[in-house]
Amino acid sequence: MQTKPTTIKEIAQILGISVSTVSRALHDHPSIGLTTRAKVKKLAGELNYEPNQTAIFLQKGKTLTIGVILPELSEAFFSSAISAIEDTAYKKNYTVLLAQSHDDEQKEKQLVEKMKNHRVDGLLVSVGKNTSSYQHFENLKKYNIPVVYFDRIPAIPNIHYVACNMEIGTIEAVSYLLKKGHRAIGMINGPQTMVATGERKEGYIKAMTKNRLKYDPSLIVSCDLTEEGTRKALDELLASKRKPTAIVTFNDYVALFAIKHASKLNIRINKDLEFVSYANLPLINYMENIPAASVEQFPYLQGQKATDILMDLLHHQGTGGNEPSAFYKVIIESQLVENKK
Amino acid sequence: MQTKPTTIKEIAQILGISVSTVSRALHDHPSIGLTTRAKVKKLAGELNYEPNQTAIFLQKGKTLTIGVILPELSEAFFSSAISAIEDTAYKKNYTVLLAQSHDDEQKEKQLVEKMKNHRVDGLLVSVGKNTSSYQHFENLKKYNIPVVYFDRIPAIPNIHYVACNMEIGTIEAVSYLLKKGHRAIGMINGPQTMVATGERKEGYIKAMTKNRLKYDPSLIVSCDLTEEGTRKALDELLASKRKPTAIVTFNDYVALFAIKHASKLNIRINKDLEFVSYANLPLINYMENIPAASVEQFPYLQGQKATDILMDLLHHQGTGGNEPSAFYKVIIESQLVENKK
DNA sequence: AACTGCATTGCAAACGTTTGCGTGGCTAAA
DNA sequence: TTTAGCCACGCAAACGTTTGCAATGCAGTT
Repeated sequence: MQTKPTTIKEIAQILGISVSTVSRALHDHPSIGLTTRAKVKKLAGELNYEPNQTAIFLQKGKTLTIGVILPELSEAFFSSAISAIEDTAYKKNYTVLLAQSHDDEQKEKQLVEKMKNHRVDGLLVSVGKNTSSYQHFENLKKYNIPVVYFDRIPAIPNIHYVACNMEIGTIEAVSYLLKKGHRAIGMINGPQTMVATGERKEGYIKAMTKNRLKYDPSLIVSCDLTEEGTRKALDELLASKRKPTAIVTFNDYVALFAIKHASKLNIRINKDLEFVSYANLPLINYMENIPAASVEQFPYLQGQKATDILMDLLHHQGTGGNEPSAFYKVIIESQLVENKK
Repeated sequence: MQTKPTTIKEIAQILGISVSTVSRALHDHPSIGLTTRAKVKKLAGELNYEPNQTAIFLQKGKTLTIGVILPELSEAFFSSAISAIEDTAYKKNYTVLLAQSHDDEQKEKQLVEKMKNHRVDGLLVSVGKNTSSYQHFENLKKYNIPVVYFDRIPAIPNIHYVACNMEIGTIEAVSYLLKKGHRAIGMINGPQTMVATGERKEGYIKAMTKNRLKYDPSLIVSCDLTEEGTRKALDELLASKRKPTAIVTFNDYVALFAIKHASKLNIRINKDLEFVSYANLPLINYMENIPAASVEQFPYLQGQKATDILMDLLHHQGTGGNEPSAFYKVIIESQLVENKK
């Protein structure tokens, strides 16, 4: 029962020819006669021969495998991205080695080592929240293992990345609300430490100045993204002198927390108080009370682009360019989409 | 810049000793003197030596890698499962090779081949909806590659699997509603073709007979799981002679579609009409109108158990047992959880 | 008849490791 | 002084494949 996989060697022995001939025959090497080529292929088919990739990997120094390290597989954003990555890699005949860091820098480092040992050809990374040093990734450069960062990218020069800029989307979001007649627009933003928080704030301010309205700092409150924190933030906004008639929330979780809370306060969603959020949950289609519009961050697209870049890097390396111009920096512009209900 | 990774051979050369000695030294083989052992380790550290796994794989015939094939990575259920799989595998020092079939039998077959070529030590599979033959999986037995199926399991004998039985959960769900005083309990079930549909129906009937109530077939309607289909199903139920005061829905999507529709009909959710569903979305905490209770299917636990089983198989193989008793058949009982609001 | 050239094929090294077995030197027992 | 025994290490094969180069045979050319 325990059949060992057929090897090239066995085929050679049966046919009374050398392994090199078999190898070449299977690869349609021109220097092999058609008759032997046919014989070899026939027998290979009968014996159900499948090349042993591990041997090929060793021989070629390439594994046709890319590593993916991201914080949390079960997050909707990342599961969508990994889905894209797998799809894209598959098309190019690459396989995906997967690992999650759980936002733990230590584990992230270990994973990088593991990926290196597995001799992945390249790496796709979305860095953890708490990661402060990127040396473990940068070390890979020495081994000629290209790294492409996506979504959560480190703030260091000379890297390849694809990310989504929240500023444009935010401008669109605020403009959308302004066009609808809102003048007091609140924002429940994230923690000050996150770049994403800054981008949102910038977008907000730009949208206001662009429309010649003055920016009221008290209308932007930050929160810790928890339900409790969101409630407090909303209360704070509602208690402000200029009570907002619309609110931009940091993400869908915050939006839903806020909507839930507002409902309890007998505020009519999107009538008394209009919501716009940043899409990170696929649930919009299933609910009654949802933000009127969402800023889309295109996780699938990000995963796809990042993989494309990595593929490109893998097929054109050797040029060994290290000049800054040789680095891919793809920014996907976030985009406001109105939610149909 | 393009540093080649250090090899055992280089270490041997520098130290003027043989590769075998280096190899053994690094593995703390007792037959190596402490002084050489120390020297080797020191130099290995300095040169940042990392073993080349592909070489080890080839040598050992084991890859410390498990393949995972599932239908759709971006589905919440599966992304939760894969998260568990990765976590569990990581603890045992295994790596995860990931692929999605998109419910395409043809692609599924190709993926199995690919996994085989990559010489994964074992495989974790949740089969596609349309998969009719399981030969491509069963073939792996010949190569001594164990396969553990989870969640969506094929109806064939002599396989290892872990799945979640919906019957118990359904009985609990119906009993829960009965206890709350409901007598006319509707069910929006899935397509007749799915096993899951059958399990739900069975549970429903058992719960009724257990409580000495008679089962009214007109209260169970099947739907195609789309929004449109759900609306029709709900309308049908509401138009029935015995208008139900509670409804069990096939899954969260269906539940939310139904709730949305019911809301439009000015039916008060969980008052005029109480809902119970099967959990497959993580959104319950973020919404206002949600089912009163959900039947939990434990995707994380399923992934974990399946991986544990595979690990066990990998470490105790060679016993080569083929007797039915040697097959793991783990049924996780679904369980009703009340949703806090 | 000798030579050139091409079409086929084989040899052997290489990729980086692990591991069974052999071998040298040394210590301690006889 | 011999010998048994152990310690520490080296040799070489093996894992399955690819590939540069050499070798063979044969037809065609001069």
